[in-house]
Amino acid sequence: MDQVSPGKRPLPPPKTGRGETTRRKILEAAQREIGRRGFAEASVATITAEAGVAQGTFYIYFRSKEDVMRELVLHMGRMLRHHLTEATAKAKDRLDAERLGLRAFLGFVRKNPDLYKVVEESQFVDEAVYRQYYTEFAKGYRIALAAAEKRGEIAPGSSSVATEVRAWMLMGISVFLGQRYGLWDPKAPLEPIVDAAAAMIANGLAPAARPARRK
Amino acid sequence: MDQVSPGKRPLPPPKTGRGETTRRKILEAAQREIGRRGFAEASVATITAEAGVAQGTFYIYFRSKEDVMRELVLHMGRMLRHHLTEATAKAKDRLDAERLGLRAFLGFVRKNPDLYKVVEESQFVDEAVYRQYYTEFAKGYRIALAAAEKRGEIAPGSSSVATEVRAWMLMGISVFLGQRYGLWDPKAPLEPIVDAAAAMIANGLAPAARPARRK
DNA sequence: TCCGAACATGACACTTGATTCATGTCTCGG
DNA sequence: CCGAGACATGAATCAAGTGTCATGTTCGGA
Repeated sequence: MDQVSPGKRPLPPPKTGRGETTRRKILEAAQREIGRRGFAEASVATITAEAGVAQGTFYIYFRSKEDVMRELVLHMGRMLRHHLTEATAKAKDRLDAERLGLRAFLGFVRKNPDLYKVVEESQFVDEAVYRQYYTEFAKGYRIALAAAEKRGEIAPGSSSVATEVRAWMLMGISVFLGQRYGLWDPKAPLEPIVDAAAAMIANGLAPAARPARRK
Repeated sequence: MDQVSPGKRPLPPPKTGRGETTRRKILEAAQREIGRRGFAEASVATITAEAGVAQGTFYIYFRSKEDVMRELVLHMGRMLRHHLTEATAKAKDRLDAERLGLRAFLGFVRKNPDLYKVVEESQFVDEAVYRQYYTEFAKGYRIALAAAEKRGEIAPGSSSVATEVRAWMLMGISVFLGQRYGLWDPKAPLEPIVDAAAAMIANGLAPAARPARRK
């Protein structure tokens, strides 16, 4: 059940060490070029120049510019998932995980702005891969939230759609804060931002005539 | 203090009724074409064909494809602002306004998917106009939230950055739900979605050992 | 009704960049 | 250390689309 059409399947991987090195150089150059100049501006010529190889070499490893984008989106997915898993590993509960995850996400965006922008732009280059990226994240999120509901760590959702909605809301929050404070204002101290966000995630906007959450 | 550089300032507006009609036809065609096919695919040729005018006519009213994008982003800003103002006019308080605004936003996206997509893609065509779009929205949002804090309708932010963070979070929520349920799943009933979202905005994720909010 | 300005046309000159390919060079298992 | 496959080159090919312009047509005020 391979969902990927043959034209979009990646080219076979290199068979020698040299090949792998070259492929990686191109991928890294593409990440920088596309991330900084945008997909339209980043030509195969500038990418290969940046990578220090000839233009034709590009087509040994990739069918097209879009091909590298797909690859980079998958790469970001793996990286980010790993990063978040590590960051939230020792969270005490789901609310704690939300805070740690958000902080880690903002840190990730600041450290990899190019890659992050590539993923956002992928929406307009190959929507399928972009959707898949977020749909998969949403799925994991939904599962984690549902488990936390069951454990009583967060308020139970009124329905299964409610849990899905929450997952997308939380992703939207991360993405927007990532854009605003990760990309556009990369020097602002993260703590107050994460504090404010975590507080709202935990308690919403309603006024506070309520007991503090128990540990 | 005009921030717009001369190359980006729009061409002078048409002076006759005929001109205005033609300009509008091109703008509408561009909205559809760019929204559906994306900026790269939508050529001036396809836009003018769709509008039913000659290619050269395009350049009477716009300097370039990017020029129309800028215009469309501003247009969306005005439309949406108007739509939201109307929708939230008789909100009882800020939380009510959030719910009404979100519902209105999702409705707007479903009714204008092309325009909405154009705005999102503008990020990669003219980042300045995209930033301005969201920064302006954030400003209005911040002001509304601060006022509501003062009125005691929502929990006071711990700092001025907290209010700003909340504004961006709420925008992120709208944008992501707009994408997921406005664009990708345009038939799903909105009520349960808006309910779930409004509940989380009002009360966050924390478990419910708390008094119900008073009217 | 008439005239200058405004608007419309569409062919085309020009730029740009993606992709191919014929010709080498390297790598590595045997 | 040899040869076949793997990899690398970059000039040439090819496709597309932008923006221009010389030539009409329409508008609207006087």
